[in-house]
Amino acid sequence: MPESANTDRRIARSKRALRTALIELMEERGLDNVSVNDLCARADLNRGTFYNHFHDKDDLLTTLEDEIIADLERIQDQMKGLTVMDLVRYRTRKQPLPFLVDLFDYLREQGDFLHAVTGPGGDIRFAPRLRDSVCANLIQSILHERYRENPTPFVEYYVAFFATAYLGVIEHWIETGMKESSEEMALIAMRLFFIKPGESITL
Amino acid sequence: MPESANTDRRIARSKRALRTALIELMEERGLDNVSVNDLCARADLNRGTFYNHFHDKDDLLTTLEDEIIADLERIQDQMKGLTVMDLVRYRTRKQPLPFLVDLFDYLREQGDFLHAVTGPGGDIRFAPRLRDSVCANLIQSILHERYRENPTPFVEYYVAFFATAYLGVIEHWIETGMKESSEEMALIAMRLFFIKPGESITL
DNA sequence: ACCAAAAATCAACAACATGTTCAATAACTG
DNA sequence: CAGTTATTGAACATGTTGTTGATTTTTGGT
Repeated sequence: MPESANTDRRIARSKRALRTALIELMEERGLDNVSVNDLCARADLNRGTFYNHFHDKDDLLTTLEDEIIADLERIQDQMKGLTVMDLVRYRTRKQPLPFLVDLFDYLREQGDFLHAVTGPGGDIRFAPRLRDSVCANLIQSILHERYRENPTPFVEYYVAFFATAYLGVIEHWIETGMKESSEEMALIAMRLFFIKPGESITL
Repeated sequence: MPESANTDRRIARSKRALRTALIELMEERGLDNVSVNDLCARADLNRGTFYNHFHDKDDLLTTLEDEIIADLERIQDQMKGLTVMDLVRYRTRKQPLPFLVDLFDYLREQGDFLHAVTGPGGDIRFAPRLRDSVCANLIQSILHERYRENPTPFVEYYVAFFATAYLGVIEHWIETGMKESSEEMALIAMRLFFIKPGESITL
């Protein structure tokens, strides 16, 4: 399998049109005010064509989501073996972690879909997947070995706290139009790693 | 207005039935696989009765959400004037902040609705409202006066980071069945206030 | 206990969405 | 170019939506 199983141009064109139609309509009306009819009208496709490729609206949506999650898992692999000490080294030199730059680069690449799917007209199931995919691994590296084995109730909340925190950073970046560069975001993420709420910000 | 404008028992009963029907069906099928028909069947009401009180499914949902947010704003008022020093004082005595206990008490009171609305079959618009209502104020108190005035880009991400972090704690508590008591949760929330990711947990 | 007011019920309605099928047409691959 | 395959357009039964009108039941106040 050299490239995707869909070598036919017509299929790729239809799926691409449905992708952008879904994004546009999610932004305009919200996911559950979008019908298969609407999607096909916007994509300029016959309704039968939709059902040729997807079972229903949710099938289209989750297919797109699955692609993103799969890509992210692939990027995550770069992070295997990263230690807190590495992070400290990069941080003191004010160098962004390459892995984080790649991550934000990819998120920007998918910016239009991510903005729609995490926004108020989006899909509630996606953000937890994004969190678990991106942030859970990250926190696992952070977490001291001691606590990784036998999680006390508090450790669970500790993980939820920081995993969701980084999800919030990503979502805020997406929501506000991704103004910062990937390098800037990497540095922000690294900087937040060394801060606690109960002390004033060190600039 | 001594009590709610709906003094009529029939109205209260209908709305109560629709509330629980909505919660049940959100858990079972997810919000957008629930029709007004389903709601009325489950609530054992005529469909006309639904339209007597609500314009559509979303109207019912947002009405319930608005009530919760309004209640939370009221609880938040207790926090006005709380300083970081107060927090330190309570923390060293291992006493839970009364305001936080009240907050978690109220969240438990609404546990069934919150579990449904923040879960995978819920409403994507609710969590941000919960975050802004509960956590934003909290972070504003934390944030040093210096940064409250002229927010640099980093301060924005700093706020997003911690506000979303506390949202994650609340959501994890709700999702896992609210096993911890309100006092325990208050202590966990306070403890997280003095931790940063880049250091091992102090038990 | 009664009565007037108000809510719930039942039936019917047009407009639209759904998922499927079919024959006909168009576009693509090798 | 020829065979394959996707797209189109039309039709279908089924279900949802929001509204309306007439009828029955429940309620709150006197």
